[in-house]
Amino acid sequence: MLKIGELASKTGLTAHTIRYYEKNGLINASQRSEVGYRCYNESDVRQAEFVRTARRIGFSIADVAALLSIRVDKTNHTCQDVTEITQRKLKDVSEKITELRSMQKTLQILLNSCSGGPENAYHCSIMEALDASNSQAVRGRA
Amino acid sequence: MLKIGELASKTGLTAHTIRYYEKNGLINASQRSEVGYRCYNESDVRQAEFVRTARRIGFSIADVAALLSIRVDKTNHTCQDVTEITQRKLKDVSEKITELRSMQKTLQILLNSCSGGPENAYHCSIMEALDASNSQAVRGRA
DNA sequence: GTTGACCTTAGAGTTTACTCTAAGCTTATA
DNA sequence: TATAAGCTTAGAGTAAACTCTAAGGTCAAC
Repeated sequence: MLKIGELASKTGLTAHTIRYYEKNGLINASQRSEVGYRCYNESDVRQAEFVRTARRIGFSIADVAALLSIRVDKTNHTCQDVTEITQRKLKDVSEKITELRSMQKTLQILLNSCSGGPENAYHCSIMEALDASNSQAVRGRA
Repeated sequence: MLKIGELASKTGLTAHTIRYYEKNGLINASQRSEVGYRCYNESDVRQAEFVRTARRIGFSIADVAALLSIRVDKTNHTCQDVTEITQRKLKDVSEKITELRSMQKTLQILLNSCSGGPENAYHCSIMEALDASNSQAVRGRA
C-alpha cells in the first residue's frame, strides 16, 4: 500500500495532481490509514498509470473519465466505444496541427522577407506585412 | 470616425473583444463622443487591423503589445527586434506541432490496432495498450 | 524532543483570451 | 412616443488543467 507521495514518484505525477485527479474521479485510494492518509493498492496504482498514460497521449480529463468507465466495465462496452473517443481525439489533434502549420508557414514567410539586421525597423518587411492586412503572407489564413 | 460596433464589423472582432484589447493596451480610441462613446479614426482602425492580423497569425497578446511598441516608434527599434519576436513564436509553433504529431502518431497506432467493431471491449487492444504502460505505441512519448 | 518531511482539507490562484452580465444611458426607427 | 439597438462601466464567468496556500496533524530520525 503506497502513500500519495510514493504513488506520485511512482507515476511521475505530483501529489497535488493526484488529489486533483481524485476530485475529478480519475484516481482513487481504496483505503485510508488510521489517521486518514490515502493508501493505494496495486489496482489503484494500475489505474493511476492508466490515467497518466492516457493523459500523456493527449486525452483530456473528460476523455480519460470516459475511458475509465469503459475500463471498469469492459463487458458492457464495445471496441467501437473506445475507438470513437480515440477517433475524436485524433481529429482534434489533426485539426490543431493543420492550424499550426498554417501559422508556421506564415511566420516563416515573414521571417524570410526580413533581414533581421540591426538597421532600424522603419522599413521592416514584417511590420509592413502586418500593417497591410491584404498582404500575401497573411491572406492564407483569412 | 467609427463607433465601436462599426469597428467591430469592420475588423471582425466583437465590441467586447475590442474593449478587452483596449484594457490590454492593444487598441485605443483617440476620441470620445460627447456622451462618452468611443470614436475611432483611420489611424485607430489601422492599428486595430494590425492587431487582428497579428493575433490571427498566432502572436499572443503580449507579442502584439511588443510589436505595437515597435510600430509606434520604428526608428528606435531594429529589424532584429521584430524578427526575435517572430522567431520565438515560430519556435513555439514548431514545438507544438512536434508534440501534436507525436500524439497523432500514437493515436493512429492505437486505432490501427483495434477493430472498432461492436464486440465487447474485453480484449480491446486500445484499452490493453493504455493499460500496459510499457506498450510500444505509448513508449514513443515517454 | 525537536526538526523536517510528509500528510490532511478547503479553497484560492494561475494562464490565456476572451465572453458575458447587470444596470443604465443614447440614438435611430416606426 | 415607444421600442429596439447600441453604447457605457465594473466586474464576474468560462475553459482546461493544474498549482499553490494556509493551517494543522503525523511520523521517522537524530
